[in-house]
Amino acid sequence: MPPSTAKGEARRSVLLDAVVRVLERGGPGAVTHRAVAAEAGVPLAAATYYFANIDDLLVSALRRATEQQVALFADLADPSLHDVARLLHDWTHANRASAIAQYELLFLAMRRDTLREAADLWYRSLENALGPRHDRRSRVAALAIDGLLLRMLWSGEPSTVAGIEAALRDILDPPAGRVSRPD
Amino acid sequence: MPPSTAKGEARRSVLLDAVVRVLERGGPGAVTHRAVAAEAGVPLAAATYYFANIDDLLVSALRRATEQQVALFADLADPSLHDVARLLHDWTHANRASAIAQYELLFLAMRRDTLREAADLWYRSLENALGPRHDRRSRVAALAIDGLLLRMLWSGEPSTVAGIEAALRDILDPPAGRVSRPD
DNA sequence: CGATTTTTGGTACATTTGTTCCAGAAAGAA
DNA sequence: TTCTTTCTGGAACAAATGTACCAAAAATCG
Repeated sequence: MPPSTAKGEARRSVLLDAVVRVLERGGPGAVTHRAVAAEAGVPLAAATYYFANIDDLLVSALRRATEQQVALFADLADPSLHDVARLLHDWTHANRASAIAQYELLFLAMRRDTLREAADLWYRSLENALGPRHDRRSRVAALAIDGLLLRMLWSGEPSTVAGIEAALRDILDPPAGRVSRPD
Repeated sequence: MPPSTAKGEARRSVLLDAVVRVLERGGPGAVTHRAVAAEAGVPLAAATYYFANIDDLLVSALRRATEQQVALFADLADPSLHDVARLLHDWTHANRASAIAQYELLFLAMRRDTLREAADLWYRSLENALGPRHDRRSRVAALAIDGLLLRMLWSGEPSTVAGIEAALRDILDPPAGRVSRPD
C-alpha cells in the first residue's frame, strides 16, 4: 500500500525515521508496529497501514539506510587518506548506533530473503566506495577495512582520526616483509 | 541455579545443545524457553529451572560456543597455510549456520552487557589463534582475515579451500607495490 | 531408615505481539 | 456539489512469551 497523497508520503517518511531510531536503540528485535508507531507519535493502525508486516518495516529501513550511506560515500569523490579516516571515524563513533544497526540488518538479511536485495545493494555500494579498483592488492585492502570497521564498532579502537589514518596507512601501504610462515 | 547432581548436569548440557541448534536455525530472536525446551525434548519448566532468564540461555550458549571454538583453533598449533584455509572453509561452509549464529551473538553482546564478557573471550581467543604476533603487519593481516570471514559468510566466496588459500596468501604475503593514492 | 534438598512436570497468568476489521474523516476526481 | 478513493483512529482477537507457582518424584545426606 504505497501512499498516493502528499500527506501519506509525509507520514510514511515520519514512520521510517521512527523505524531507524527504534532500530538504533534496540536492534531488529525491537522493531514492532507498536514500537514504531509510538516512536513516531502516530496510532498503531498508521504503522500497519503503511507497512503491512514487519519485513516491510525492515526492508524499507535498510533501503533508506543504504541510500543515506551511498550519499555519504558519494560526497567523498577521490578522497585523501585523512578524509577517509574522518569518514570512518564519524561513522563508527559519532554514528555508532546507526552503524551497528546497519550491520545487524545485514546479518538479518542472511536469514530473511526479503531483506536480501536491499542488503546486496548496501554491500555493493560500500565496496564501490571503498575501492573501485579490482586487483588483488586492493581486494585485500577492502577486506582489511571491513575488518577494521568491525573492530572499531566492537572495541572502539582505534578511537581517533589519527589512529584510524595510521591503520589505513598500514593497510594500504604496508611495511615491507612477509608475515606468514612458509607453508 | 547450577545443577548439583550428575543427572542435572547432563540435562543442562542437553538444553545447551538445544540452545545452539535453535540459535543456528533461527537466530537470537528464536531463543525462547519454550523453543529450547521443545528442541531438547524436555518440559518448559526444565528450561526455566536451569536457565532463569533468556540472557542466561544466551550467555551460556556463547560460552559453550567459545569453548568449542577455542578447542577447534587450539588443535591447529603452528598450522600451514593450507591447514588454516581448510579450517576457515569448514567453519564458514560446513558449519555456516554455526558461524553466523556466533557472529549474531557477538553483535548482540554490543547491546547486552551480560553477554559482554563471553564475547570478549571469544574475540580474544580468535585473535590469538589467528595471529599471536603483534607487529603492524600481522595486525593488518588479522583485520583482513576478519573481513574475509565476513565476506565468506555473506557471499560464500571464496568457496573452495584453494580459493581461501589464495586469498590468505594475498593477505599474508601481498604482492609488491602500494595501492593507495598519495594523501 | 527418615529428613532434606534437588529436580520434575504441569498449570496458570499477565504482557506483548502480529494481524484484522470497520466506521468515519479527509482528500481528490467528476 | 457528489462520488470515490485514500487515510485515520480505535478496538479486538488469537497466539506466543516471560515468569511464577506448586505438589509430587527423585536424589542426596544424616
